[in-house]
Amino acid sequence: MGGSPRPALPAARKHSSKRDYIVDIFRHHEGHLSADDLFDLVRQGKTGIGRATVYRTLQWMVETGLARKVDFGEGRARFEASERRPRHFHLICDRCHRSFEFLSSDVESFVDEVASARGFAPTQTVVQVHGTCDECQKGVGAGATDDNATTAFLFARDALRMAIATERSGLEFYTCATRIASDPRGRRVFEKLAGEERTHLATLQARYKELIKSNPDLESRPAFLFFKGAASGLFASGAQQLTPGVDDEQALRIGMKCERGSHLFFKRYGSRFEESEGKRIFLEFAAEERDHFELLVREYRALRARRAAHRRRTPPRRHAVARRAR
Amino acid sequence: MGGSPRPALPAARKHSSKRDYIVDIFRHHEGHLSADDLFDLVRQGKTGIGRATVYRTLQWMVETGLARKVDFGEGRARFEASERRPRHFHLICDRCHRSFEFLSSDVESFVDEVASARGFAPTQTVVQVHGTCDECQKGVGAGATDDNATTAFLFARDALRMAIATERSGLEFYTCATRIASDPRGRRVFEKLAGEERTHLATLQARYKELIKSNPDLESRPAFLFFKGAASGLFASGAQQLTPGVDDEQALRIGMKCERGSHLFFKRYGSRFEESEGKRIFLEFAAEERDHFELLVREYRALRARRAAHRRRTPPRRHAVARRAR
DNA sequence: ATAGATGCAAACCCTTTGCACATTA
DNA sequence: TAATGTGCAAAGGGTTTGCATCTAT
Repeated sequence: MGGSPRPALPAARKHSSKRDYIVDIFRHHEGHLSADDLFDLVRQGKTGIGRATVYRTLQWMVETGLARKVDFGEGRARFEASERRPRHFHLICDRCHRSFEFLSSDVESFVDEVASARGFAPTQTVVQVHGTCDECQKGVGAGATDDNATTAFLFARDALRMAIATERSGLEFYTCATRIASDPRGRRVFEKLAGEERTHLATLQARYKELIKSNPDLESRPAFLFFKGAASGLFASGAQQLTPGVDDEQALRIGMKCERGSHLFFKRYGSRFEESEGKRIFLEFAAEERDHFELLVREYRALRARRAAHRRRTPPRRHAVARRAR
Repeated sequence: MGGSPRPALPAARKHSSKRDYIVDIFRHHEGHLSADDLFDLVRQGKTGIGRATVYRTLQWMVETGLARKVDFGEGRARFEASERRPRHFHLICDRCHRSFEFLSSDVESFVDEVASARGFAPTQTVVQVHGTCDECQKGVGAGATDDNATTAFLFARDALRMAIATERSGLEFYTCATRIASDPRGRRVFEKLAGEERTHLATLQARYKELIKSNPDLESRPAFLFFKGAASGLFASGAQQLTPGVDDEQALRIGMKCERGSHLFFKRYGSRFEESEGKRIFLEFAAEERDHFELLVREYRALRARRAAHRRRTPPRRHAVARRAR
């Protein structure tokens, strides 16, 4: 969040030092500023910038995507910087007027469903939960300002947590699969993957630790990302399916399904976020899961080939069992 | 939606014919009115009512729950009557400025989850999907006004559809259970329940037919209620669990789980709605499911008792199998 | 009689605009 | 210089408020 290497401001027809100045102030201020808040901030420094210019600049920032306009129903607009911060939803305390951000894949997928049922092309989704925040309920007057300053970090933290949980789940799955595998070659594959999961897990945990070290109070913060149908559940249910009767081929298939689901999940949501650490974590993890998936596919094919070869050496039988209809 | 028997207006400190008049106009107008829209309507009739009074009355209606204030980001508030209309969410076309209503249990349960994770006490949830509506995408300029006039009917329609789907699912479950039941007495229970489901199904379908008859274009309207995790899925998965190996006791248990889940679902969401036909459908259905549940419980207990009695007549064994730890 | 409701117009607040002037390409 | 950006103040729109005047209890 430091000096920010200015990612080439979207083209205005002409340059303007005043606009640059306003944008700079805005970009370095996390939280939800109203036009007047920003005007005040701008006035504190360089003088001679009019209110109208602030309004016009805000408008321009929204058009070019540098800012997002939010309306908390206060009768005036607020603006939030959009760089490096994923789109998100808000919990809004109507008593102390602070807001808390969160993000959810479930809501997004739900919105997709509703919109497509109506042939509606959504551009933006607003989710606001109004109510009373924890502190106001307890009567702790203090409150201070929005603590959304760390949203980018919270996002990274939760992305890592999800990746770690998924990795753990995967590790468990492969450990379990190793135990069940009957064929020594199959066992080796699962052992290898278990090993990989262990390595990745260690990497992710190190990364998590580092993040926490650089930002110690991060750990105690509440959740930002909510993914009810998160990918780690996939492996958990996959592991459940690994009952003693399952053979190597089936185990491979289950593993493939899990890795593929996990890959799709992380990729799909990762690609929706704004450029950020959290996004990177999602996409990197998605790539890893894809690699695992591909490895499993190769092994699966190899196993099938071996079996087919074996079958050729034994009395020929029906090649495939036709699935019962209905 | 007729003459409306006026459900005792929440007490204002003093009566006022003007306020009554404004409220009356508002209540009989479906859709989202701005203060000025309402002022115009009021002015059309009785003259001599000032804009301020309209504002004050709207404020009072919101306070007393007669109206809900909504903000579509137009820079002015809109108001919708809340009687007989469930809280709902909005799809908002930013091109033609119409809005479409929908409702979802998933969002509500999701919001509960997020809020409780933060110790936040929610009072109201705003979900707005902005974008372009079907017609505007196709370039059909017409559009007319909001067609939310029929929301109450759509709500009833979808409630009936859900109830019917659940009933069908239940019927399938009990038919399946009848086939599987080994004990003749158990079979009779399932047959009885299948019969009940058939009867209820017929009732519901008749009700649905009647609704459609009174409002023919209702059938072609898009969905209003979205319940991804709807209760009919319960019975479907219940039926899946009825594999040949399952005995009567297990089947009863599965049935109980389904009926109980279904009951809770319909009751939980039904109780959240405003007074309306749809709400009544939900709650009535919830009651039916509860009855089924209780019948199953009785049968289950009877079966257990019979088995215990039988066991007493045979060499005594361990009464319960201790569950493996972990 | 008295608290509460109303109309009117003025005040408020946030935001946009017109216009003369300053900057930038 | 020609096209844009800017400051100021004024206008705009939605909403609230002060105050004298009604009205219900």
